[in-house]
Amino acid sequence: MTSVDEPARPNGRIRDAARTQAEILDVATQEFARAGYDGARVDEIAARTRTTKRMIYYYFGGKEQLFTAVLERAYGVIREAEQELDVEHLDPVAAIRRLAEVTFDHHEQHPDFIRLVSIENIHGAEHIAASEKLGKIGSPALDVIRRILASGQESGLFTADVDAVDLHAMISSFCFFRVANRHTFGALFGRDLVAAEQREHYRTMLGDMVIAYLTADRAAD
Amino acid sequence: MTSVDEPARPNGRIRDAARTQAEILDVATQEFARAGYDGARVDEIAARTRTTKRMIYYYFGGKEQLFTAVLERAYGVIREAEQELDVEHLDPVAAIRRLAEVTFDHHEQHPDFIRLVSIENIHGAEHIAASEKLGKIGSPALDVIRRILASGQESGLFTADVDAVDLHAMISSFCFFRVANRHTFGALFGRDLVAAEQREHYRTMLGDMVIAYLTADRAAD
Amino acid sequence: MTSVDEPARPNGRIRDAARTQAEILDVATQEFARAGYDGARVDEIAARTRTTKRMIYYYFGGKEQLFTAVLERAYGVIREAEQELDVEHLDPVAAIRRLAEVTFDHHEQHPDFIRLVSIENIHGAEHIAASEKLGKIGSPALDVIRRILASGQESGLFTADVDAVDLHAMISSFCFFRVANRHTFGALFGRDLVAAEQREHYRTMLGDMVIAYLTADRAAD
Amino acid sequence: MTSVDEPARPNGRIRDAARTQAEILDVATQEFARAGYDGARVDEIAARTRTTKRMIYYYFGGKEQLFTAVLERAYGVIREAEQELDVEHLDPVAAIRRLAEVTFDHHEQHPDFIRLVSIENIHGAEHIAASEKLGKIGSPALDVIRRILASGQESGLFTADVDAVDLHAMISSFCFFRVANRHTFGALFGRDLVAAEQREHYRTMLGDMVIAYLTADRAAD
DNA sequence: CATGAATGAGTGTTCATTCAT
DNA sequence: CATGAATGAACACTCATTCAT
Repeated sequence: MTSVDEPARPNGRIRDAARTQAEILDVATQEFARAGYDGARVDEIAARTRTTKRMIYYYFGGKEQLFTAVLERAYGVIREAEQELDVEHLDPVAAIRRLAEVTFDHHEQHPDFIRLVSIENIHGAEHIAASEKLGKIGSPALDVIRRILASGQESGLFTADVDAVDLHAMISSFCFFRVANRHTFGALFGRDLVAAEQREHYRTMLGDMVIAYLTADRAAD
Repeated sequence: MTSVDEPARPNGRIRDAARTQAEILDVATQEFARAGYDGARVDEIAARTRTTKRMIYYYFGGKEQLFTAVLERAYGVIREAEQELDVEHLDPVAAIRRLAEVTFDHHEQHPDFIRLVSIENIHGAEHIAASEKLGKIGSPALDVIRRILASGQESGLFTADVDAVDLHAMISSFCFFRVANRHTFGALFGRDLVAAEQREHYRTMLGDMVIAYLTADRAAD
Repeated sequence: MTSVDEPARPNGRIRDAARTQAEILDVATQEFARAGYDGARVDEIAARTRTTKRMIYYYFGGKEQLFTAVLERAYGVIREAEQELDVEHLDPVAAIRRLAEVTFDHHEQHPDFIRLVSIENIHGAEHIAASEKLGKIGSPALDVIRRILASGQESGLFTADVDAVDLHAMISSFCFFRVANRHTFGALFGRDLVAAEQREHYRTMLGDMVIAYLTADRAAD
Repeated sequence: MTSVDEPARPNGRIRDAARTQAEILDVATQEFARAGYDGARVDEIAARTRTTKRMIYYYFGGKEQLFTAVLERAYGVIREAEQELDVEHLDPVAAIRRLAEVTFDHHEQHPDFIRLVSIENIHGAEHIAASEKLGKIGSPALDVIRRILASGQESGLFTADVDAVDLHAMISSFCFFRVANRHTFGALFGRDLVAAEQREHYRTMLGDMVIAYLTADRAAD
């Protein structure tokens, strides 16, 4: 069982167990993202793994719990990435644009995660609700936004009356839609929202939009 | 069987056929929106109809074609609503805000449609691609946007360099995300994006965002 | 309904009915021969006809009766062909060889008929048994064989103690097997029994076999 | 569950699996022979078995593969019987007559096999073609025939210019037809080719025919 | 800790046939 | 004489899951 390129050791099996679980999660992520919750096949996931279907039940309990575990890990990866955000040395405008761009890039780089979130929404977020790890977990990005917003509003640069959650929703909307709805949008309007040659265009557009919204001249209001 | 507001006639069954098909589409729309494509059950759709499962196959051919028919009708409803847009008597700023609000309202009022579109994206928009009715169908709203944009850009009011499709994507993103992702967003951040008491807040926020983007002072650029 | 290249007449519709029935029988013959009784599809037969499925039921009553009608017509065609046998001016040996060759050719030329007979045997000949037209119908060829045999036996040329029915079975066996079992025989032994370049070989072989059997020197018996 | 004539053991279930598969094949053989490929019902096969329909799919994959497995086993039985042929101590004439009789008896004793072969021919031998076990499998009988023929031709006893495959076809034709077409032949001519009291008559007739063909005086040719 | 064999309940689909006119 | 619309019953097949060791 222990692979040749690593020394045997007392807890080798435990490591194998963790590795097997990780492998199952990898494959399950792809399969759920590919076909949706009901479209995914436990048989197919097992077949693409070095273990057997029985192990999926042994480690995770069932299809539902497996999907929850997939979601938990996917959200964990996002959190880790967000924790590495380092924008607070910038002025508020630059910081918010940078944050938007990082969010934009992250969505583009993780289409499977986007699909999983869409799928979870189709099912009313019941797996998140049932998960101890995911309930009202918030997001590291939110704290960053909060601090940038406070700074910008204090200085009078930001005129908009938004809180961090709303701004996060605004930024996420654009990033999420571009990836999640690219197929229907492309089929209906003939425009590929994730075409590489348009990436900079949309990245800039997002930043412009957020900055314009935050800094708009509201004297007339 | 013949309803009271129409005269009885020899081929009354034809009317029944249309009505039965409409009933199947109604139920199928709900079932697909509720459970996704693979989660939906043809048996369940039939059970909630006055006809039998056999008739679904007789009228539509199969589950896949039924889903396509559901999508076609749902998009048709959107088109009809968009064709009634009457904003061109307004000045460009008011017109674009009005358009955004109508889009906003429409998304809120048709959560099933939003879910169907999410589901179709999970499946790579393959049903739209296969549909003769839906391929590159465009959208009446697009023409409206095009005209407003032209007018606003001509008068110098709109400074942004966007075309109609991109602006449509920007508006749709926010409206779509708010409804489609409300479950995960609510579960994660504890905020209900579609709570009635927040509707005006988000409706205004969308309008502000779009207007700010279009009219931002770009002298510094 | 009446085709343009024939004059309208009082009983034109009756003729059309007969023509429609003949067309249905043509298509049904192909379809039953192609796929077997249970494999044949009433829908498919109707689709390849200028009329509708309903007409099949109108004219024939059902799938079972349609198959019976197909069999009846197919056997009728064979009978007609056999009635044109003209071998009695030949000497017994030449006559029997000629008869064998005609039977051989007929089987080769009517593979669909062979298939129908195989299919009917799979079903225990129940349709023939139920048919008024086909029960113990015999065969014109049988009378011919009977006369040739009598003549050959009388003259001492034919030494074998067979009756016409047995000889008919012997000849038919070879002709029928060659066509009916060509697929399994070919797949198993790599030899195509109906290959054109082997036709003469097998035709001669059949004649030789029958003649040898009938004229064998039985002194030692 | 464990039968009395074998010791109980840990993996007794494996033996059960083999037994269950054999039972399914037994019942499937009967059902396919009774009703043809399309006429056979997987439900019916399952109902007459101690297991469930699900197991048929578990063990065989589907109806088509089950039919192929039935064919493979049936041909296997034939091969085994043919391998026990022991005729080479006889002189060529006696040997060939013995071989014909064994073939005759075998066909009579296995009417289900005959039906399966007829059914497979209706379907163009596609299952044999798809089977790794059955493609160009040949037949042990063929080797026996080959050796008898060589011996008989060398000694001048056999005058006919046939090879083993053709002679096999000739013998099989008669044996196969007698069983396969007994229903239509009986219904049409009123003679039961497989009636017990006629068996010797036909058995002798077959031998006489083959011997006469092989040893006919061809001086006049 | 690990697993190959087995399975109940249901899944989408198709069939020959008949109804109403 | 003719027919488009409708249908009950059954069809082959698949699913997530658990048993026995």
